[in-house]
Amino acid sequence: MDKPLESLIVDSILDAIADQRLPAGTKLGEQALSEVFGCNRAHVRRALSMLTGWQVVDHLPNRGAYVATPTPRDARDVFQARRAIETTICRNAVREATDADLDDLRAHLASEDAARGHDNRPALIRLSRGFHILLARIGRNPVLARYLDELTMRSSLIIGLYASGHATLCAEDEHAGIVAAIAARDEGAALALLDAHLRHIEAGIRFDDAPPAVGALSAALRVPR
Amino acid sequence: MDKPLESLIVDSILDAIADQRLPAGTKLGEQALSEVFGCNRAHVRRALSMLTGWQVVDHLPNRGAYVATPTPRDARDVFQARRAIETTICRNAVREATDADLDDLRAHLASEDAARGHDNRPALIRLSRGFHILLARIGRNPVLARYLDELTMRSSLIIGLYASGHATLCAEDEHAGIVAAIAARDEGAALALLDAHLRHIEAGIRFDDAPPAVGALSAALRVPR
DNA sequence: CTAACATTGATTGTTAACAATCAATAATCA
DNA sequence: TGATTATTGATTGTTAACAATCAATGTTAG
Repeated sequence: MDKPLESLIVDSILDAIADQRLPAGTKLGEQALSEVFGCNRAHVRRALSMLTGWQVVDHLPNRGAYVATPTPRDARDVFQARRAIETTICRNAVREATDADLDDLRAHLASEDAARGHDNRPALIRLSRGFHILLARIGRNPVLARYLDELTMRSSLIIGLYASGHATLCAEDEHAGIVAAIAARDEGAALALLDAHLRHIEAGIRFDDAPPAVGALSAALRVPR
Repeated sequence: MDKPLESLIVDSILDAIADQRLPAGTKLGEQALSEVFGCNRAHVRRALSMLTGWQVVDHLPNRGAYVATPTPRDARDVFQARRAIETTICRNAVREATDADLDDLRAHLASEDAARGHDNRPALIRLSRGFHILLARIGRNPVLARYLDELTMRSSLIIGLYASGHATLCAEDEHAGIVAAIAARDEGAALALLDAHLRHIEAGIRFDDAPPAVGALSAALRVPR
């Protein structure tokens, strides 16, 4: 058992960032968090210092912790890193995917379709990220999977900042093409489709509209007690 | 000014790991560290939780923090991740390197030669890692550079564990070839040489000899007060 | 009316004392 | 003798109180 107190706080905040419920720039006050999670301030403090390691929380001395606000520069670097890492992940997935993995992928596509059908945007955001996470799990390299976790989280912040209004956010069904290529063990096609997909996402961000919309904290964090 | 107290502890431990002064499995006791750094135990505690984010310190509840001991599986994944990331870094370096950068690279090669000439193994370990870090800086993608930082540190632990005795550790002058290719703006050659270099390092590790040699703490950490 | 300044409230940083847990030693019993 | 069980010392975990810092409000002079 790994004392799930700090981990709970960390995971809750990471989830909230990934789901775009916690926008960039939100202040993460120690007292506020300790009330939300019903715990000591020291725990919050430890959780926040762990979160700085995920590059999604900035810590300003004597001023507190804030959800990171990636710059356009950061956005470019993050997406380049994603292409570098997801290329290898995808190559692994083409090689390693079992029949059960392919079933998981197809089930995931079905969930995405359902969410799209119901115009369920929050679910679509979560599933859209989940597809890449699933791919990383199938690739069976936890080191790369961990980095992708982090990069998709930063992507959520970037998209929330610079592409909030765009409907083109949720990548049509480019995911389906990638799954088909993996099922066919066609590495070249899979890599090409994935690269195009990532570039498509990146092309959807607009740096002219940068609304530093800071959201409320307690509304975004649901304490899963 | 960013309160360099926790950062100092973190950096000192990271440096010690990178230089192979802190071997895998070493216990990082809170009291011991607070005495070494002459600070409060709470600071040590925060530093340790930051270090877990670097994947080089494992935290066992109620048992303390230990320098991570990568498994052979981890080793394979880490080196695959390095190839994925350094490939892109190298491509960037070929494109972005200025004349000043090339001078830095050549100066670095000279330092390596000097260290090799004096049989200065600690310096050679440090410089060997420094070459890849320098390449990452020239590539001008801080996101990738940060990941490479982490991966080279884990590589140090792996090499210390599984290739401690081998002299083949310090990559001859494969570095020189990479620098030449970058100077010639020959992307293909640079990528091929780098990939071969990384595979060569990985090939040098032997999983049969796994001595969990746990070292002393205070000897490895020098407090830079 | 504007700008500089002082006060105040809230938030973060620091420290020390106490409680809980674990590992190793010592003791007991078969 | 060998294994099991207490005991003990050390280490980690938790909490609360106090100090330092900052941002915002309100005040005063120019």
